[in-house]
Amino acid sequence: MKNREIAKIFNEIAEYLEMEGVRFKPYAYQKAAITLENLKDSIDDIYGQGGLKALKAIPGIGESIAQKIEEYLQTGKIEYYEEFRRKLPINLDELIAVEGMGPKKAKILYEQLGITNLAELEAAARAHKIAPLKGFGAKTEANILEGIEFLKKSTGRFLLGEVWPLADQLLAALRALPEVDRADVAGSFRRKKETIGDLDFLVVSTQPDKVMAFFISQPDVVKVQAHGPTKSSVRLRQGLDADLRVIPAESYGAALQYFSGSKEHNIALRQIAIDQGYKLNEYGLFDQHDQAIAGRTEEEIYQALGLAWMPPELREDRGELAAAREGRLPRLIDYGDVKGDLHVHSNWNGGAQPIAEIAQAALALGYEYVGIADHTKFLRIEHGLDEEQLLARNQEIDRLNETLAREGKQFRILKGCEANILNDGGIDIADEVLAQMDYVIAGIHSAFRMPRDEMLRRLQTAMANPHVDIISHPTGRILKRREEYEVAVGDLLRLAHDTGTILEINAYPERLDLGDVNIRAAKQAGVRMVINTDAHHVDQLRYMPLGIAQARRGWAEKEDIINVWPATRLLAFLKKP
DNA sequence: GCCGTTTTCGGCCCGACTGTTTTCAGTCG
Repeated sequence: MKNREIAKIFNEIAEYLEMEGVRFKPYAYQKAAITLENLKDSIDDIYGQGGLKALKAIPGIGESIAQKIEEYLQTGKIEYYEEFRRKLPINLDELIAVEGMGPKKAKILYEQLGITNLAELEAAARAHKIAPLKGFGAKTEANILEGIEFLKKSTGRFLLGEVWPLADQLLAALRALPEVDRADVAGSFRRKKETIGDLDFLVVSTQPDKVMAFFISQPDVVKVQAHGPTKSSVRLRQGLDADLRVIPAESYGAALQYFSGSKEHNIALRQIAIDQGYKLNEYGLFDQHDQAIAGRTEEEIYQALGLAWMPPELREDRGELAAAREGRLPRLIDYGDVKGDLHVHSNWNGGAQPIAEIAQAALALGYEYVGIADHTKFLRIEHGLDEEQLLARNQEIDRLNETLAREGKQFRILKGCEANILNDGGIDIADEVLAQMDYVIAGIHSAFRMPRDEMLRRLQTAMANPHVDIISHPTGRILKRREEYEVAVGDLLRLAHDTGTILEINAYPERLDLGDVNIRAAKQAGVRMVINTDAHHVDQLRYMPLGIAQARRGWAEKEDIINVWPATRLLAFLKKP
């Protein structure tokens, strides 16, 4: 798919234009990039079938951008972009990944200090060359170093949401081979960790050499790093490494268990084996005489050790082994359990689609309800709705629900909003309008850096509001980019519990907020949660499994998650002002 | 650079916050 490659170039063009202070064009390029990323069809196909005309028919793509797409498809590059790169040969991606760094600062630093990449930026900051520059200062310099440190902590890891489609695609290709009897992805991907270091594929095959040859010839493979009879290592175009191992069928379970980790879980499990006089390794479970006790499946290994098999999402050595021994493993929610998504943005507030289309997409996913939670007026960039617009939107939802009922559909669109928690904890929409919603989500979208006490008071006021049912992305973190805001999660959970407020598990790939550890804590504090995608486009409704995965990692059961309940129970559970 | 049953030209991307300023530029959502 060229869509993503072109989208990346358009995003960079937008940054370059931003640097030059050009108005409005950056926005056009960004929009085109988002459109491309969300396109269901390959841009190659669209162009192949309808040429320039078909490209221009895509919303957000006009004459000029269509031509640039054509140029890329025909020549592999875009001259307009190459020109920018010649003029400012800097690793823009890398530099603006540092929080607080944007295109303008990157430009000044290149022109004044010749900084082109992250390493040079760090060197300059450490040598205190940045602080004296006009428009910069000691604080900025320190912030840059802090941002770089944070980036470093997360280097080499990829978002689960980025990796998931790729892993599925490679796995499907392997499983489709007649020479492959069995194939799985192990590692942190199998455990559905929020970030993934690399992909570990395991296969059982009668013809390993054939499978190996197939693997290293995959279109996404850019470099073969190691290639042996039973193990190959490749670098994928997306930047991460993938390993393939061919395993004998009799030790497949042992290998799957071993390579799925986590390391901590495995260490604890091997200790349990030792305590019982066994030895556990990637080839199997063995007794003192090196006789294999188990190894063909994971189940028989765990069973031989007196443990129930457990889903990989639990294997972090966070108490799952004791629970497995005592028969009190949680009955995790499953990937098919969610009955509706309560955080979807419509084209009323800058989302991509009209509510009717969102409803159709939700129906296609097998949902029983979908909640439209448009932004409200404080968030102007997202075209947040004011009171009047919210009420008009509600009327549209009423009409659509009537139509759905007439058609005999057991499906309901719920009237929600994602209102803003102002600095003092107030909500940016009048109470009498909030009262007309089926539910109200409130979120913090400004002033993240408040001192802890102030932030707590702010949240307290918001959660005490009888109209506020759900807090969106409760900790405000952005994976690989921004830490949680200053709030003690324990306080947050206590407040949520005391006020009967539901906390969101935001499934958006960069958020996954609450994260697994906090989900577990919320469950233990008796706080209910809701898994939402925060979709701004119907295709993003597919982010749901990312949130479900984190909920599973947080030991969540059906009782904990309100949107695995039917609509009637869910609505009855909300606050009654 | 894109868009249009209010417009084929003139809107769109605003407001808060931070850090640098003495009136504002850059970044973020």
